[in-house]
Amino acid sequence: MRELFHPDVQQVSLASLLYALGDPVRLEIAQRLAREGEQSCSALCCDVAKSTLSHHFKILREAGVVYSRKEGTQRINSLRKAELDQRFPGVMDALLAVADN
Amino acid sequence: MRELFHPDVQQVSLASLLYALGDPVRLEIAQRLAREGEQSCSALCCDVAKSTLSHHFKILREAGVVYSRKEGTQRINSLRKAELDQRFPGVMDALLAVADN
DNA sequence: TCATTTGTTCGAGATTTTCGAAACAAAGAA
DNA sequence: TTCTTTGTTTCGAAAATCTCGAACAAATGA
Repeated sequence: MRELFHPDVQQVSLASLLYALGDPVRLEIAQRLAREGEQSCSALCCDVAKSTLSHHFKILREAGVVYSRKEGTQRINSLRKAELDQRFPGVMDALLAVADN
Repeated sequence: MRELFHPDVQQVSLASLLYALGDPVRLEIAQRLAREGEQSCSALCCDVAKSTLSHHFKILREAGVVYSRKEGTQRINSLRKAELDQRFPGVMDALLAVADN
């Protein structure tokens, strides 16, 4: 597994962030990372195909939402909360507070 | 011009809201309605085709972001701020505060 | 070395988005 | 009534996205 691309959050637009979170699967991933802390892709597995999940993670990474580091055969994902808070003050807190319908 | 459909904001999901705002044109429309108050579609006109703009408004309406009322030959659009605030406390305020890059 | 686990990448089909152009609808003005 | 304005809807085509299975890559374990 190659190292993956992670953009500088400072260069991510608000529209990109909202686009990434504007999908039920991706929003749930972000919520769970916030609540349950970092974890592997498989632990977050929803009812979508493996390749689809990987695709969602790619979009989340490219929007600066998620950081993925290698660990053995796994990839551990975490929310880039502190950086997002600096770039978009209050946004993630508001979204996460509201997230549980 | 027919009357248009406006959903009950209580039935809109957070993912739908973020999806609607996760487009540069639609995000800008929401920002301008918040800052400048209600206005017609033509006043908000960006550099997109008329039909595309109409399409964006439809998505914003169906996500509960915008209310459009008839007034003569025009349609006056406004942010459903109070209802959004009730449904998603703090979210719109955070987004609008951050919106100007 | 060989098999397993965990994800990524590729390829293809289905859906969605975007656009311009044209047709249409409703209200106002000439 | 006829013309103008404003915006919606439909059409067709190009571009982007979503989803899945299959193939691939890297690390671990037997």
